[in-house]
Amino acid sequence: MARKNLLKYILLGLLSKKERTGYDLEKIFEEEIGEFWQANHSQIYPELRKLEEGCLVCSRIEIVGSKLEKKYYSLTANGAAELEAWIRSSTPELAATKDEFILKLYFVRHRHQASLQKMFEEQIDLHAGKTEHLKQRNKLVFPTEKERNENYGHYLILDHAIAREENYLLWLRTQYDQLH
Amino acid sequence: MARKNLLKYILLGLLSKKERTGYDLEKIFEEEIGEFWQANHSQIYPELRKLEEGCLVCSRIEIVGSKLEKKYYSLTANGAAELEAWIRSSTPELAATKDEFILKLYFVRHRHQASLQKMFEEQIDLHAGKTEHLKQRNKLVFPTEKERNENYGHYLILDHAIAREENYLLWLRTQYDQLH
DNA sequence: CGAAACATGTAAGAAGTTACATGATTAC
DNA sequence: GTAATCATGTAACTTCTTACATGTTTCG
Repeated sequence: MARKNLLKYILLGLLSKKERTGYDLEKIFEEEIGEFWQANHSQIYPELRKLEEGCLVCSRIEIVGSKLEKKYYSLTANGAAELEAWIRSSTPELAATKDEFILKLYFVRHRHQASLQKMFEEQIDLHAGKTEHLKQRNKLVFPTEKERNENYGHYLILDHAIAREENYLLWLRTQYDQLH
Repeated sequence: MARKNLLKYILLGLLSKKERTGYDLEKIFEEEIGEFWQANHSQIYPELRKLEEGCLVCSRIEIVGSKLEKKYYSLTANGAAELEAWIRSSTPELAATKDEFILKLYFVRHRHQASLQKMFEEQIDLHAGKTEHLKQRNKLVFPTEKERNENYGHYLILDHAIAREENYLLWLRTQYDQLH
C-alpha cells in the first residue's frame, strides 16, 4: 500500500467532478467509494496541501456564518492532465486482497473444527448485511437507466461491489453447508 | 493497513505448521497466500525478531554447508495460544478492497469513453490468466479429496480465490459486452 | 567457474492509523 | 442551550515498500 500514492489520484478524481472541501472528501470515502478505498481526514488534509503545492489543485476560502473558513479545492489543468494520464495508464498488477477472515481460514486444520461453524455464521451475517445495504443503495441512487448513464463510473463500481458481495456470500453458504 | 499487525498472526500461523526460516516464510507469501497477503523479507525478519523477544516464537541455528547459518523459527506455547485466540476472535469488519482498476472506473464519465474498451480488455486478460493459474494450482495441489481434507485451510482459500476470480471475470465480460 | 537461488540483515522514507487539539454552525 | 455535525489542522506512531548491503550454496 505504501507505494503508489493512489490517494493522490483519488483526490484528483473526486475534485474533477466539482470543487470540494477536505471534509466533503472524507465523507465520500465513507460512502460512495468506501468499498474500494478509505482515508482519514488526517491523511486527506496534508495530501491536499501537497497537491496544492504541486499546482495540481487550487483552493479558495469561503466564509460560512461569520467566522468559519471552508477551504474549497478544485482541479487545475495540470491536475486534470495527471488524472487523465493515470486513468489511461495500464493497470497490470493485482494487489493482494487483505481479507482477515480468509487468512484465519488458512490456519484451520480440519473441516470438523468446532470453531469453523461460528466463524462462517458470523461472516454470512456480515456479508448478507453488506449485500442488502449495497442493493438498497443501488435502487436509491440508480432508479432508472438515466441515472446510470449520467454517473456511469459510480454505477459500475456499485454494480461491481454487489456482484462481489453476492459471490462471496454464495461461497460462504456453499462451504458452510459442507462443514457438517 | 497500518493497524492490527496481522503480519504477526500470519507468521505465527505459518510457524504453527512447522518450523521455518524467514526465507521460507517469504516464499509462502509469494505462493500459497499471496492472493490474500504479501510481505517482504525486510518486514518479516524484524517481525520474527520481535516475536522472539515476546517469547511467541523461538529459534535455533542450523549450519548448512560449512558456514551458512539458517535460522529456524518455531512456535512456543505462548505463540500457539495467541494464534488460537486470534483465529477464534470475531472478525466483524470488512476492509476496503483496494482495487486500482475499479477506482479508475469510478472516474470514467460516460459509457462510450474510448479508453474504457482497452481498460476492460487488459483486465479481462489479467483476470483470465489469474483464474487459469489458480485452477492449475488447484488441480496440482488437491488432486483428490484426501489432500483437501489433509490441508483444509489451504483448500478453502484456494477455492475462495478461484470463485472470486471467476466472478470478477464474469463481471468484466458482462460489462464489456455492454459498452458497445 | 559462473549464474541462479538461498539466506539474513539494515536504512530511509512513504503511507496509513489513532489520538490530540480546537472551534463554528445547525437543528432541536 | 446543548448536542450533533461541520470543519480544519497537527503529532506520534505503526506498517509497508524500496533500496542498500553482504555472503553462501547449488546446479549446470
